Amino acid sequence: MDRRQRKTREAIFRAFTELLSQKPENRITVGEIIASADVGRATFYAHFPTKDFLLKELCEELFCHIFDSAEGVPHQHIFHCDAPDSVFLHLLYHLKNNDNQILTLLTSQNSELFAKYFKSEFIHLVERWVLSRKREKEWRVPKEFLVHHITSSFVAAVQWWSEQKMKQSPEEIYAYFLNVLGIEEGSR
Amino acid sequence: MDRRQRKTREAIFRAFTELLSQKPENRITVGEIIASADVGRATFYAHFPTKDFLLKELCEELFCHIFDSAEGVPHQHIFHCDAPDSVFLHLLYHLKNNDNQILTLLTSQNSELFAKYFKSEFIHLVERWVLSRKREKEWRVPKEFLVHHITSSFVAAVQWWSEQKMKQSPEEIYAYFLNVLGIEEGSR
DNA sequence: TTTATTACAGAACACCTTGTATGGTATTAT
DNA sequence: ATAATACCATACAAGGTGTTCTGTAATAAA
Repeated sequence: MDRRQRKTREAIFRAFTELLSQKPENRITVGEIIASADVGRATFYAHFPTKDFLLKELCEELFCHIFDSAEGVPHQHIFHCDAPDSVFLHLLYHLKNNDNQILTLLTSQNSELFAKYFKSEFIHLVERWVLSRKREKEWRVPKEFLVHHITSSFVAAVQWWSEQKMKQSPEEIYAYFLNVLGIEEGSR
Repeated sequence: MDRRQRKTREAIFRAFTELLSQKPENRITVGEIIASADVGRATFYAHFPTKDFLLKELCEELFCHIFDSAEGVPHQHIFHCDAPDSVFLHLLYHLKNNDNQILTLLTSQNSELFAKYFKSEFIHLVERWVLSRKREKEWRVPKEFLVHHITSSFVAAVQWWSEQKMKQSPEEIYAYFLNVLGIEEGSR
């Protein structure tokens, strides 16, 4: 991809992220974005057909990265990634680092917006985790219900955590999470 | 309140609710609302200063009713309300009835929007429920975390339920809910 | 290095949406 | 009957959206 393209794309993402951390999405105008990103109006629309699409692309970029890393998919920063083994704890570490701006956005006035995207990506990971962990016979509720529940619970835990300004360590949150889920420690 | 006022207010709510069940909130214009409600433009703005405010009022009207009923606060339809005693099961009954349009909205493309409002009202109820049910010493996680978790879990359960077209009975969902929360039956 | 391609800025634009203001009419309360 | 007020229709300015144009600079390919 052309270096110019990459730069403007990045500039737009950065500007939009910054604005999203300040005000609700529906009160952000394309005019503000391009002013903050310092690109021309036509340029913006050459990259993104609409503001909704920009949001979608941003989320995909953000979540794709963090979930790939959680699943051990090789990626750029694997060299200095020493987060622990459990998928959930691993994610909490990444979030605490705030590599990307996920936590900021998950706690902004647009939290629900991102919670939706976060869940829709995260649920696949949880599904695999559940399948690898228990026999179907042991479940006392439908698998889909359980997966949905765990997914929501994790996102809720993360939101609560960042509302607390992340006073707690990832391990503490992980322990809380396992506790309310009624799961014993030690499994990945 | 003037009958004319009540009628237009109702018409606007109805039109807005209908539109919300069809498309995302940010793509609904005031023009569409007043066309559907069949009221003049100036009239709309005499009632609601902005679309955001209309949404807020709608949510308050909707949730106030159902939560009051869940807490046993006397209200209009108490005469024919034979929903059971447990707060949660009681709510599920009301939702299944779909007295108001809460379930429709909680499953629409605007689900997160309503989930936010729903949670923010529901959390107070959960807080009281938790306090009345367990001693603080028994908690192995902070009270706020627990309350937040239960609130999110209930909303998640309701969303899952309506995504399943409410095939299950309120009792079944209630049982699932208690199960994943690790709670024994029998308490209100 | 030269050439062709492509992304860009800036400006102008038609269109839509918002929120306000006007004057006249019908409903309501007194 | 009368005063108050909620209503409609219309018009309007201000601002946002998405497109189109021209000229220029960065990039890739020869």
